[in-house]
Amino acid sequence: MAQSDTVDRILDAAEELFAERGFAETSLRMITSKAGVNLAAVNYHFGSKNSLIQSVFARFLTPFSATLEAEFDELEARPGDRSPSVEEILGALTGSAVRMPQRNDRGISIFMRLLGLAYTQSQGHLRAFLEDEYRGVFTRFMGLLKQATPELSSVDRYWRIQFMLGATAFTMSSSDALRDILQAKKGVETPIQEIAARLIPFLAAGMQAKDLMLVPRPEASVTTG
Amino acid sequence: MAQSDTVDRILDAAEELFAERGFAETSLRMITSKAGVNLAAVNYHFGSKNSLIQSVFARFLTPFSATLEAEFDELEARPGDRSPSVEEILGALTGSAVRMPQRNDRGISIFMRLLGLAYTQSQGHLRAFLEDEYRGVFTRFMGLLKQATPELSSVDRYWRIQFMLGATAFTMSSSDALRDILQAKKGVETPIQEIAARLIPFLAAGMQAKDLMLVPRPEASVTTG
DNA sequence: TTCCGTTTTAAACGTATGTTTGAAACAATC
DNA sequence: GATTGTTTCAAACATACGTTTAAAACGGAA
Repeated sequence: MAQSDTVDRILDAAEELFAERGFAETSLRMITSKAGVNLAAVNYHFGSKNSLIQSVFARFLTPFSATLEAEFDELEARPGDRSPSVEEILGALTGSAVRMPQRNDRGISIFMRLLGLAYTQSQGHLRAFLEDEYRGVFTRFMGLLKQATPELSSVDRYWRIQFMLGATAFTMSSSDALRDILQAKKGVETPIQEIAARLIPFLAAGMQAKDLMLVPRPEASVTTG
Repeated sequence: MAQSDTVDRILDAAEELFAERGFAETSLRMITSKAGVNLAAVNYHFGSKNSLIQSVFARFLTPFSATLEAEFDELEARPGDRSPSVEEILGALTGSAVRMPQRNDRGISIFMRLLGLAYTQSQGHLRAFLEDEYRGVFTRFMGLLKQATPELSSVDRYWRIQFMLGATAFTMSSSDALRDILQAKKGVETPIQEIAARLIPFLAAGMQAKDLMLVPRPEASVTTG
């Protein structure tokens, strides 16, 4: 129990503090004091702060990406040769997150916020680590999306994937801040599943939007079907 | 020329460095050395680093919000009493950004990135400052969106606005990072107008998406609790 | 018990940060 | 040309950070 206890306490504390405050704004002293361990324990067990950050991600992402691969397997091995829709692909993501064995209920929310921060805070080492470690499943995700949106040019698809990632990462990484600004502070904790259920239709519709740039505008709303 | 020169040089350097590296990761020494002024000049002219950050935003946002108000006036005073569409409201935003008198071409891109960072980096003082200073035009924007999407519940609208802001802010704040990850490093500098032109249809479609939550799901997914 | 590798601890290290200081340089007014 | 208020400057300040150190505490094996 000796080592793993300290290591896990550090990971738990770091995970929570990083999600709340970001990476650069969270000091090792905050982490170790929240974890109730000695300051030097981080460098002893992890080597450096950067390596701790990566470990926090690896602890969640490794089982997650395994679950996601399985979910993709299911999608592709489906009866009938129809390829998965955008909604189904995105659903596999949230499904994996929900089906993951978690330490507690807040686990997913915390980690979603971390994922958002990973791409908005400039952490070169993290980006490199994530790319190296999880390139496979990411490439697969991109490939499925390409199949699901054959009508898009690759440039269009590139940008719309950016938009999707943005909406997702940003929403997950700044729920408190935006809640304040939008003055919708009803005090309710929206579960991550509900956010996902609201997010997926938004993303899928955006992903498949007709490009209106060259079309003269109709009066009130969109689409001629 | 004495004061305003130093002040502007500091603002220019700070704006650029903040956009590149974020707020916490940019030191006053980087700013002053890039600006070619003495370190103490920042505290002399602005009082503190936080106040410098706010000044960087104010220098752009004040004329921008004035332009935006005028654009909203135009939209509302249009012949016919039809209220503005989502696309038109979003178009007013990008239109204002483009029509703004700028110091140089990169001005908008830089500032978009800053706006993205403003809500992803946890800068409490900045958030408070922006809320105080630009509450009026933001409230107006929210009201127009409400008119344009009467079919949405206020909760739905709240979340979808989050998604929109997220896609926008995130895209603007992390173009380099995501470009790397998506391996689309074609070396082309996409002008901000083109990104906006791609973004608006995406956002508008998402904002007006039909909610699929009550539609029975196809086979592959989750278990009934 | 003794030994030995592992882990924890308190203290210090070197560095970087935002900020302050007091004198020098400057520009305009009398 | 002296005076005054503003701006610049080099230097220092206090603080916080990530990391290292060397000794102490621990725990199972001999």
